[in-house]
Amino acid sequence: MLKITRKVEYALIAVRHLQNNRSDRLVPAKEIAQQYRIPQELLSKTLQKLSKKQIIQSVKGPTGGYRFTNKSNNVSMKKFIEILEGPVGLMDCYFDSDCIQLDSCNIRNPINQINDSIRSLLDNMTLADFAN
Amino acid sequence: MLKITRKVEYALIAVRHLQNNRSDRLVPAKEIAQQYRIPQELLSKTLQKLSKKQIIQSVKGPTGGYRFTNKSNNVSMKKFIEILEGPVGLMDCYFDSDCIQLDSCNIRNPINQINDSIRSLLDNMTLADFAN
DNA sequence: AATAAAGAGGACAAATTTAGTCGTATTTAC
DNA sequence: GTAAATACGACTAAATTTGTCCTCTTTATT
Repeated sequence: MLKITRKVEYALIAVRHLQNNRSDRLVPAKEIAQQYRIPQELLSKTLQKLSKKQIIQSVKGPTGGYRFTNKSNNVSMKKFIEILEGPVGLMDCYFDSDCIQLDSCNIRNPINQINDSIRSLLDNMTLADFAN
Repeated sequence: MLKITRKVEYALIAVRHLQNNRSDRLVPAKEIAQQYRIPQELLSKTLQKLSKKQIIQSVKGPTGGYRFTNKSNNVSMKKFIEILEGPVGLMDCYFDSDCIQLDSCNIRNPINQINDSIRSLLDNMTLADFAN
């Protein structure tokens, strides 16, 4: 409960690795997968998503790989997570509204308060904070 | 991701229902299940857990049921959730320490910071807050 | 005493979600 | 041309969550 998924975990490991890799060297997914014992295909796919959203840069071909771009330092944890997993919310009804409870639901408001707190917490933390 | 489980959701609905039920009337699980369209056995089992930990009071026999006790008003959301689902943590390594990464893990510290924030957020919110 | 309605709880089954694999295409340095 | 890398969709496996079933105990009522 309230767990982060592996996809996010792997992505964070990879991003932090890229951040620490001064010199803008291109790092292939394979290298990261081996170093941290992460299934390579899975890691690749999450990195592809990040690259598609321009959180990291990718270069194809041999000698290719990934690179963290400094302008992503102010990307929030919320955005990062949502790229990989979709909206962060304790209950689906925070976004969807097709719930059989409808108005008889007595916990929507209080839950949404907690939700907002967690979301703003994640929104106020950036990838730069994460690097420390 | 970061979702609350149904067990917790159902338990919160039930607790809030009991809180609003002034007069200390005993409310059977069946009644709550029907009113909010929750599978009865499932609701029963979560209420049993809460009763075992004395968050709510239970009385057996016909005319029996559950009752919210005012002294539980200052039970924190964290405790409540942990009774039903175990420890709140974004990653298992917050509690367990059998991770193949061991010291090569580069995200444990930053993740644990977020963890602590979320935990203290949930710890500072009580069932009384929830009633509003 | 018998019955019925409630909680208590274990074992199991179904459904959903998450994690991981495989295959193929594309790009590009050498 | 080959090999090493990204890109991406389809599929399978594993794990977790959700829900059901069955039996037992307690106790108010008749």
